[in-house]
Amino acid sequence: MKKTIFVFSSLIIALLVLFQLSKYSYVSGDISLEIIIAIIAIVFFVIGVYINKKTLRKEKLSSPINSKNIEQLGISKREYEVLVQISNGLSNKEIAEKLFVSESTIKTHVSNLLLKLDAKRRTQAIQKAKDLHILAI
Amino acid sequence: MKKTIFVFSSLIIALLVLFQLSKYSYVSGDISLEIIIAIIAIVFFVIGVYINKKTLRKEKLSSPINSKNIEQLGISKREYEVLVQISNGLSNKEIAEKLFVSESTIKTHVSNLLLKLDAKRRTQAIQKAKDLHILAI
DNA sequence: TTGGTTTTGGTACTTTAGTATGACTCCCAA
DNA sequence: TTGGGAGTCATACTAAAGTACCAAAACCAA
Repeated sequence: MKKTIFVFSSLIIALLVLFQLSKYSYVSGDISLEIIIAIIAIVFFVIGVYINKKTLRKEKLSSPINSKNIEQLGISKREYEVLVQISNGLSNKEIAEKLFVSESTIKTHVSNLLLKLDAKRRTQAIQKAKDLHILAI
Repeated sequence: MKKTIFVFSSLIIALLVLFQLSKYSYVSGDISLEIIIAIIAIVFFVIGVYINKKTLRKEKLSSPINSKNIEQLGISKREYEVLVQISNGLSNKEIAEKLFVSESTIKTHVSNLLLKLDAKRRTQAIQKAKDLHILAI
């Protein structure tokens, strides 16, 4: 939010300065109009590139998880938690400790996940889950 | 992104109107000049956004794999091939068939990979490899 | 040609992963 | 209030995965 305000403020100030310059040149005739326009064009071009790069970076960071696919596959809340931990590279034992349940429980969840994702292995499950956008890429 | 462009355009137009209003009280200056400048600004801003989006799309398609990290970790060409197949969710047996070697060979490669990537499991290796940008994310 | 790395492969072993099955509790909607 | 899904856990098993150690080609640069 602060950044946005800063960017907008800078933009407005830049615009102001440019207007003043153009006005000045119009009166005194020192600087040619074409140069002013060229500068304005370049400045706004650069601003466009900059803004675009910023917003794209944000889009990349925010993972677009498709919760519809999770539902459609019938993956429960707990199963999804396990799936996330699998994709983080944890073993069944480690997941069990992290979620405060037994390893047997995790094995059950994993088996169900493999069925629902139509995968033979956990590595394949990771791949399929990412293809379905139900895991952050 | 569309929103950003719209907001900026509106802002610039609003600014222009304000300038015109304030100007009317002082000098009966050139109205069309400022409008032209504003249009140029908007147009070049949009062009900047558009150009940037195009170039970024190209960068995205060519996976930004950091080959330096591969070298620094001492991962050989063959090992890297195996790593790619692991991340695709294949089993050792399947990788062996795909690369026309025995499963023993793949196991050796995998063990070496786990050592070099400082991972305990293949799933963890996938994670670490992606963090190091040596695998397409 | 020599020496080091890569790639390959094997055996023997331990550890995880995954399957199948059954059972118990909890909760929620019909 | 009852049936069903979700979550839990256990046992017993099979299948992969991974480790350790060794060794022989193949390749490549000095």
